[in-house]
Order: sequence, then C-alpha cells, then structure tokens
Amino acid sequence: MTAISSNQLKIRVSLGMAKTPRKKASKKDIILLKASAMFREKGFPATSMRDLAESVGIEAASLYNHIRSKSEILQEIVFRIANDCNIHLDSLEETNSTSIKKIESLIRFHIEMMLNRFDDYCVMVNEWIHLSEPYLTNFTTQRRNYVQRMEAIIEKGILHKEMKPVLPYVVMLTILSSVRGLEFWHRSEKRIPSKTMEDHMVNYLINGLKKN
Amino acid sequence: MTAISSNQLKIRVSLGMAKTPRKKASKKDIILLKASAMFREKGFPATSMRDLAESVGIEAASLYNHIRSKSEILQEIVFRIANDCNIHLDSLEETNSTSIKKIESLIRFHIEMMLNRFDDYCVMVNEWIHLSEPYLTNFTTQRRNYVQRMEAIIEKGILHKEMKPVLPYVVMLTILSSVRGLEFWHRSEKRIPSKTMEDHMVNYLINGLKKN
DNA sequence: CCTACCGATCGGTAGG
DNA sequence: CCTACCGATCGGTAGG
Repeated sequence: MTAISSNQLKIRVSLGMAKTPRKKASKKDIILLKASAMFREKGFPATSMRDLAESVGIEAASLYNHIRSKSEILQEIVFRIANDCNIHLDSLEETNSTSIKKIESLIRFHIEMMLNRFDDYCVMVNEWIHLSEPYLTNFTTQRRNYVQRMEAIIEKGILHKEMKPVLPYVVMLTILSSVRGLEFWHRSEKRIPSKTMEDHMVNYLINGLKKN
Repeated sequence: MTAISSNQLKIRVSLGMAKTPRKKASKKDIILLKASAMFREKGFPATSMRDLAESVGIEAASLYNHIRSKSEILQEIVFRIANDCNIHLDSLEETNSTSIKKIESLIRFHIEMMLNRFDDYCVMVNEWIHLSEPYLTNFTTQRRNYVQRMEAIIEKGILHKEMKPVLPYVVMLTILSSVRGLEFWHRSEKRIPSKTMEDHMVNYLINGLKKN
C-alpha cells in the first residue's frame, strides 16, 4: 500500500470519525492506538508500559514525552468513545420517528461502533473499572445518564403500544450486553459476515419487542 | 413460567453446593471464596496475593500452604463452574422436550448460575483470558464445544419450525451475553427483584424466537 | 502460619 | 528519544 493510503487509514482508525481529516496521526495518536489494542487484548493492569513502548517502537521512558501517565491513556481512550456515544444519542433523541425505529437505529449504531472501533469500544466496556478517581465516578455518572435515556425511549414505545411490555431496564441491559458480546465473535474466526451478524442480531432483539 | 425449568433447577442446586455437604469449608475453600470475590471486583492481574491474604486474615506467605500459585486459584475457580455448566448441559440434552423449552430452561439455568454463584460466574466469563497454558487452550476448547451444543439445540428448533430463523450463532451469543450483562445489574442498586429480572429477560429472549 | 527475604518487574523521573 | 536509574510492589521461597 502507498504511504498516502496508510496515513489516511491511520487517521480514520485512530480517530474513528476524523474531526480534522487533514491532520495526520501524531505519535500520541499512535500510542493511543497501540495501547487500545493491548488493553483490549490483555487488559489494562496486565499491560506494562514496556510492552506498550515495544509495540510503538520506542523505549518505555520515551512514552512520557507524549503522555503523562498510564492512567491518562486509559482516560483518553474511554472518554473519547463514550463522548461519541453521548453525541449520537443527543441527535437520535431529536429525530422524529417511532420509538421502535429509534431503538433499532440505536442497536445498529452500537453494533457498528463495536465493529468499526473494536479496540476502543472493548476497552470502554471492559476496562473502565480501572479508571482512577475522579474519572471513575465521572464515567459511571455518564453511563447512568446514558442508560436512563435509553430506557426512556423504550418506556415511551411501551406506552404508545408499539412494543411489548418488557421492563425497559431489561431491554436496555440485553441490548447493550449483546453488542458487547460481539467481542467473542470478533475474536474467533469470523465465518459470518459482519453485515449478516448485525442484521440477525437486530432482528432477534427487535422481534422480542415488536407487537404483532 | 414453564414446568420443565423447575426440573433443571434441581440439578443446579445440587451442583452449586459442595460435593460432600457434611464437610465444612476448609481454609482452601475460604481462600477460593475470597479470591473469587476479589478477582471479580478488581480483575485477576490487579489482585495481589497480599490483598488476598489480608482478606483471608493471614500473611501472604501462608497462602502457599494451601495453594500452589496464584494461577492455580484462577484455574480452580474457572474450571469448577465451567464443569458444572457442562454437566447441566449433558442432562438437558437427554430430556424429552421441545427445543424452545430447552432453550428457555438453559437461559434460566445460566441466569440462576450468574445470580447464585455471582463471583465465580463473573470470574469465569471475565477472567479466563488470564489462564496460563495449557489451561487457556483447555478452556477455549470446552467453551467452543459448549456453544456448539447450544447452537445445535437452536438449529433443531428452527428446522422443526418452532423458532424463527435467526442464526443459531447469533441467538447463542445474545443469550450468553445478556446473562453476562446481569453483572451490571448486580453491581448497581437492585431496585428490581431477581425473579422479575429473570422472567423479563427470559420473556424478551424467548419472544424474539417464538413463531406466532 | 509466621518472619525475613529473593529476583523480577512495575510506573515513572533525571538529565542529556 | 535515549541511558541510567529510582522506590515500590509483585509472586513466591527458605526456614523455623
């Protein structure tokens, strides 16, 4: 591959959605990218700064010219993607559409976040426990807010008789857990195409809600 | 909800307890119990033997009179509960019942394992990655076998027109992931009773499968 | 089950 | 971005 295309790829992968597409990946971006992959694979506590440095191609001490601490890396990974989820939910809430279509759209969004930004998404859902204060409290507060907004959409769908009366909390939990479970599929040999996975999972989760 | 689930329940209860109920908890049992709780809460790599020793009430060095290594503790926790799941599936496969009832029964079994043996179940699903060889390979092989047997039951239900044609792999993944997601509920303030959680989750997951 | 201690490795800093 | 190095902590052992 050419130098140009690999640059573009780095940006797209590291930022997920390139806010500033012209700027190429900085060393810090590379560190975050490698860290995300290693944190997902081995977990945050089991990843040493020396492991990370080796995968970046520099000495461990040199990492500290780009980041302040190991914790800071985790914070940046987690809050960057959490923020993108929040922003998406903001815009979803503003759309005019039935509750069931909103939920389907939300399921698809999460599946695609999981698949397109696999390492970051996995780190967010698996490693947030290792955040230090005040980031830990900040994250759990954000998450509580997020799931309550999801539940509100489901609640409305039940009130409007669009959906079966399953506890909104259970529906939210089942949806988010199922998306998280795609990690298992992503790790194993993927005999099933991602679009097929997405459609079948959406079908299954929406079938359980639909009235007929 | 159905009569068959209470049959399977009996199996689970006897497995959840010690094989020799008269023998009281040994020091090793206490160590495994405390380790399971700490591994779930902080993860295996972030739990030190000194942390564990303190929670048991002895010095770190004394742990080694009862266990051989930190890894061995993880192995015992993981394989003990994995084995109970395998045994349950053996007996479930032998029952005469529709596929959909088998799946409902399996969902209930997993939910109850998760809730009744919370720490062990969470350690199995979250910390198995930290097993060392050959235990790691052993575990992934067992798990591959287990999920294939689950998929076979679902496959049969689809062939017999009991269930909608959702990919068995996706159904299996969604079910197991949803059960795992109950960790989130268990950790937070449980405003919803566990029986209600179970029934609603079973309803949601079975509704998505049922033909009508 | 304890005290005392081992070598290895951790996250991180100093100084260039 | 490197070499050199810090104090702290890790899993585990020796010996009683």
